[in-house]
Amino acid sequence: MVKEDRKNLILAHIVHLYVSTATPVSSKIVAAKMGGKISSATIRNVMAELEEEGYIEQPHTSAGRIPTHFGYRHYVDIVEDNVRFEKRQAERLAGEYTRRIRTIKEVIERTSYLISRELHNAGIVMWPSIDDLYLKHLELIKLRSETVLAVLVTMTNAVKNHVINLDKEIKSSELERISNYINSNYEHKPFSDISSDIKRVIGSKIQEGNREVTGTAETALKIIDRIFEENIGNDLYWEGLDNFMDEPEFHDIKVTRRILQIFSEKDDLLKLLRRDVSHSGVKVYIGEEAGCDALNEFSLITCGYTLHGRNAGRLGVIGPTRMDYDHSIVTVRCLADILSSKLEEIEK
Amino acid sequence: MVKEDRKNLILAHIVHLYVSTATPVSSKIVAAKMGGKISSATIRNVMAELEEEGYIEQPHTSAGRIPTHFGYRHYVDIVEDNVRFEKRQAERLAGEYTRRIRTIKEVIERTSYLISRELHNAGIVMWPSIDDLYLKHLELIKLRSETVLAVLVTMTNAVKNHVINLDKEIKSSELERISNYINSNYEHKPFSDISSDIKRVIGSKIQEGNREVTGTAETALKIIDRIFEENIGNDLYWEGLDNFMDEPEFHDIKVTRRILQIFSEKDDLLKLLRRDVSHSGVKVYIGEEAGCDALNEFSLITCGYTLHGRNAGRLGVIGPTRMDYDHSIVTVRCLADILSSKLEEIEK
DNA sequence: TTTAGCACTCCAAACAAAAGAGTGCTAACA
DNA sequence: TGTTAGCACTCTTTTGTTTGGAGTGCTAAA
Repeated sequence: MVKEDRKNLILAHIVHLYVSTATPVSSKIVAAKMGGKISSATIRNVMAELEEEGYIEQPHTSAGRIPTHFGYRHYVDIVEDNVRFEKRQAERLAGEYTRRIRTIKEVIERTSYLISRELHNAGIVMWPSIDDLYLKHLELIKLRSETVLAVLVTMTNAVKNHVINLDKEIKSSELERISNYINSNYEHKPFSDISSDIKRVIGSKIQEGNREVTGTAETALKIIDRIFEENIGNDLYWEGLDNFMDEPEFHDIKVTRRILQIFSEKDDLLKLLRRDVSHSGVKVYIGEEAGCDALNEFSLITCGYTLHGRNAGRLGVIGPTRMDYDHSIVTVRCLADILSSKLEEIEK
Repeated sequence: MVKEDRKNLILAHIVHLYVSTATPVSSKIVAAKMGGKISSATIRNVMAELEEEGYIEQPHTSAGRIPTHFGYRHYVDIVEDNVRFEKRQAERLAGEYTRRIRTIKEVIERTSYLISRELHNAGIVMWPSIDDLYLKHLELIKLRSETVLAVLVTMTNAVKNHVINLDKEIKSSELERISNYINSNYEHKPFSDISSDIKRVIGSKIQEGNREVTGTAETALKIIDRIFEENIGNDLYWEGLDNFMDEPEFHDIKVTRRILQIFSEKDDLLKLLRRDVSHSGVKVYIGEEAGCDALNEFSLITCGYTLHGRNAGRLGVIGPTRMDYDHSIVTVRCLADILSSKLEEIEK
């Protein structure tokens, strides 16, 4: 067991050294990092084992070792739960939001910027899903006979438009009734209440045999549900594409090109994030683990944030697989917490 | 004069050859391109003059010549007005818009995509300024005591939101009066009519001494004007960042980084475009001509497009200074024309 | 004014040699 | 049995040298 511990420690050193220098790590340097208590020859023996097990590899004979993706994975598994931010650091980050930042959009943009600035990689933040937002006002405008424009204003004055196609004609007066009903009953209430409430109403009306009201309620339900659908994490902010360029892996143009492709097809990224919305903690995808071709040479670290106590979205960082996992995990987690509390604050 | 013509022809050949091969152009190759009627020694003499005049330069003695930015400028001045698309090509491009493309947003995205695909560089398209759009519906929603949300729907169902701060409190009923007035009087009319009309109304009401109506009209004017201001080309679409990577200049990471910066600060780019909105034809900015640090190693070619017969915005392409100016100018101009007509079609 | 001819310059590619980094293996040691 | 010093071996990196050739500028003749 003690032997396994030492092996892991050596792997950790290799990861750290490779992350900071970007050059293959030799047994000698690791020996030095271990405090000089063990000779480089012993380290070499252990390294041979680590290589055998697939955690590290040699670019060529007579070069040092570099971690494989599998090696990073193992490393992350070991440290993931043990990394913690110093309180001071967390407070420093929280202090980076000035008073003037008051809308959801501003908080998200700021957070995205902070991720990229702190980690020198690309920060991404999902827009919170609408069901956790509090309604201020809903306006319904008839565009064509079967098409409605819904303008949604939340308590924080975030505004979202939705063009909704219904499959039957609707009268302006009916739209007005719906929006009046929703505005007078659900102002200051969470958007997610509306759908379930209306369903209940329809249920009881049907019992009473009230046909006409049911029709309108059903249309309302359809509209609300469509707004819902289109809003489950349907937007993504990012920042700091150019921060990548510092890293030596980008001396290969192909890699740079790859990353640009990732961002020009943000849907794939969104899909990945959306898959984990229900999960609240940190998730680390190393290389091919993301199951997305474009990300093969990159790692993605994400963490869920909450609104009104429920998972509302995810935020994270994308960088080369050779990245500082400790710091990234800790920072992403910390900023997710901060984002959660800032959103709460804003939504009063 | 004939002598000048020959000089220009040689410059043109140097530009063409350099653009297509990315390697310094020798006197021998130019001689061959000229049809072998003139010897390379003569070409060399002319090239020496061209260098003297600052149009071309040598990376080092015993290398061929490459055009300077000034040389490109001279070249463009010569050819700019003489390049024309074959009709077939123009029709091919126009045919790239399918029936399904029906909103402004879709037309703009498609156009941006076509630019980048045709020219293997980044295509950019300004959103048309609002004054040329036809009004379908205006909704005014009170957010806070002095804050109004204006939701604007055009005939093409393009939707735009504007949060407007007034400097005095406004009543919901007053907002309703304003939006009712505008909707009933200006539906299907160009947005730009509204502002001037209201000014006229205010003028005559003041004559009559009608104080109360004047107050509301002034508020209306303020709202309309604010929507106006925020809409003069305040948005930019682009496409094809990764198309750059084909070019050999991007083997230098610094250049790549530069271009990412350009796009992360799109405001600079917008400012540049907005400056030329009143100009209708093609504009070519080579290197430092753009007066924008980030663009020093790039060229920008833009062309105005129209809506309802007036300049409404610009579109264009960004690429390395070593780019195919002929083809770019012609394509940008052609797509501006196509965009103009597609917009017209859509706006009925 | 044009051009052939030639000396000259400089880069790019090829090759060679040397230096260095790091390993794996062996044999000895605790 | 685990650890380590020592050493031969491998492969990369660096540096230097050479060579070929591409391209020029200049000169003198057509």
